[in-house]
Amino acid sequence: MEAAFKAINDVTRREILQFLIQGPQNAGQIAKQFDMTKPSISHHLDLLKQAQLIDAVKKGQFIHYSLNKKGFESIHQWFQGFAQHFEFPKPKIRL
Amino acid sequence: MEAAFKAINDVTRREILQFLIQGPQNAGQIAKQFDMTKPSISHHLDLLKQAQLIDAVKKGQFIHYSLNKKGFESIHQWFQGFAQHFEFPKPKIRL
DNA sequence: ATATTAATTAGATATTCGCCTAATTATTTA
DNA sequence: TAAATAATTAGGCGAATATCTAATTAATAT
Repeated sequence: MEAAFKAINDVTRREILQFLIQGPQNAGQIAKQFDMTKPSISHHLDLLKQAQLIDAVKKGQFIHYSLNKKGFESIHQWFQGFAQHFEFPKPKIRL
Repeated sequence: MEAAFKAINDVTRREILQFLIQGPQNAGQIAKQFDMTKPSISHHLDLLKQAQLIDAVKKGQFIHYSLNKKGFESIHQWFQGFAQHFEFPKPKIRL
């Protein structure tokens, strides 16, 4: 849980997560989205992986990254502890 | 939103939020819960306030702190963007 | 086999963070 | 008004963080 909070406390990492909503992407494709060197992105991916917010699977010389439910669950769980004390706007139903 | 993510990326601050679930407390009462100097707690309270995760109202020489829905909402909103891509366990109904 | 491409690891550096002690502000009480 | 109490602000310091360049590893293609 510690790791998840740490991971989302950075704009770039949050943007990487946003980007991955579109679906799995390899490290190069991710790096291209940002005005930042590949090593830096690589480091961010590592932290996101440690937090289990993303998964990494190697396919040849590429590594495909995708969102991992697990990390989000740990944040969600923490949040639930407070949600009971507030009323949050329910997401609109999509017809 | 930036401020909220930053604020919850610290154990002490998360514990302060937990403590405030019990209801409003003044700075001294909060500080007593932690093995840390008052100035340090004061600083944590400041960050939580900046993130609108807590409110502060002065009552005489005391300052009463309480949870503020606003900051939690900003986190919730961010989270919702991902919740639609995963299925999260619904909290058990309390009878 | 060699060169190319994808990605990470290593090492350096500037900035931010969390904590402390000391000093300050503001309020209440004697 | 002076002393005591509640809390913050100021300043300093070591640890953690984000970024970069250079070097390394691993896989593909010529």
